[in-house]
Amino acid sequence: MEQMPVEALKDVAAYFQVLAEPTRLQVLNLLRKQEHNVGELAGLCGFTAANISRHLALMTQHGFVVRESRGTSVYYRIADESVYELCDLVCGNIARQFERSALS
Amino acid sequence: MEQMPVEALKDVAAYFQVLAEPTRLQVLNLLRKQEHNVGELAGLCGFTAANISRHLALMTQHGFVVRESRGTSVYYRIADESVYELCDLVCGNIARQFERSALS
DNA sequence: TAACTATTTAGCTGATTGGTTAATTAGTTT
DNA sequence: AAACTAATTAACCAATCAGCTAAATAGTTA
Repeated sequence: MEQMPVEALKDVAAYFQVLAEPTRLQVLNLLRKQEHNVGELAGLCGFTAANISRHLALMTQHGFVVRESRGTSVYYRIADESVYELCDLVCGNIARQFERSALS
Repeated sequence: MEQMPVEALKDVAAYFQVLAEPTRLQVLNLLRKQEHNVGELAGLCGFTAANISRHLALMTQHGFVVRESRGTSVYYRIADESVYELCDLVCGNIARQFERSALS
C-alpha cells in the first residue's frame, strides 16, 4: 500500500465496496456456518431471491464465495476465510471507536 | 461478527464504505508519511479543496483521521494506524486472487 | 475595519446501486 | 414434450454519492 500506484487503489476500493453493504455482510455471516443455496439465503435475509442472487454474483466475481450447481439449486460457500479476519478487525476498530466516543 | 445483530452490520458496512473510495484511500496513503493540510492534499490528489475537505470530514467522523486547526490552515493526520493493517490484508487478498485467476 | 487566505458548506449534476417485479434460462420429473 | 422448480437477468425506480462551482465561515494581517 505504501508505494501503490493510484490505479491499484481502485481495485482496493472495489474490494472494500463489496463489504460495504449490510445485506452482503449478512450473507457472508450466514455462510460462515455452512453452505446455502440462493432460496435459503433469500428466506433467511428476508429479501427476494433475485436480489440475493445478484449480491452472490458480485461476491463470486470478487472471489469471496464459490458457486456450485447441484440439481436445480445453486449452492454457495465461502471461498476465502480471511474475509472474517477483516471483519473482526473492523469490529474491533468500531468497538474501540465507540469507547473513545463514549468517554468524550 | 459470529453472533452479530443485523443492526450492527450497518455499522460495519459504513466503516467499509469509508474505505471503498479511491480518493479517500489516496488521502490516507498520503497521510501515512506525514500530516498535511487540506490544500496540500487537494494539490497532491488533483482535486478541489472542497472535494477533499468533504472526504476528510467523513473520515474524521468515522475516526480515521484527526483534525487540528493551526492558523488559517487545518492539518489532518491518521488517528488509527490499524487502518493500514486492513489495507495490507486486502492487498494480500487481491494479490492472491490475481494469482488464482492467472492460473485458470 | 478591510482585505486576504484557507476551509467548509450549499446546491447542482451525472453516475452508481440496492431494492422490486417480470421475463428468461437451466435442470428435473412426469 | 410439457409442467414444474430454482436461479439468473432485464428493466425500472428511488436513494446515495463524488465531482464541480459558488457562497459562507474562520482566522490572519495591513
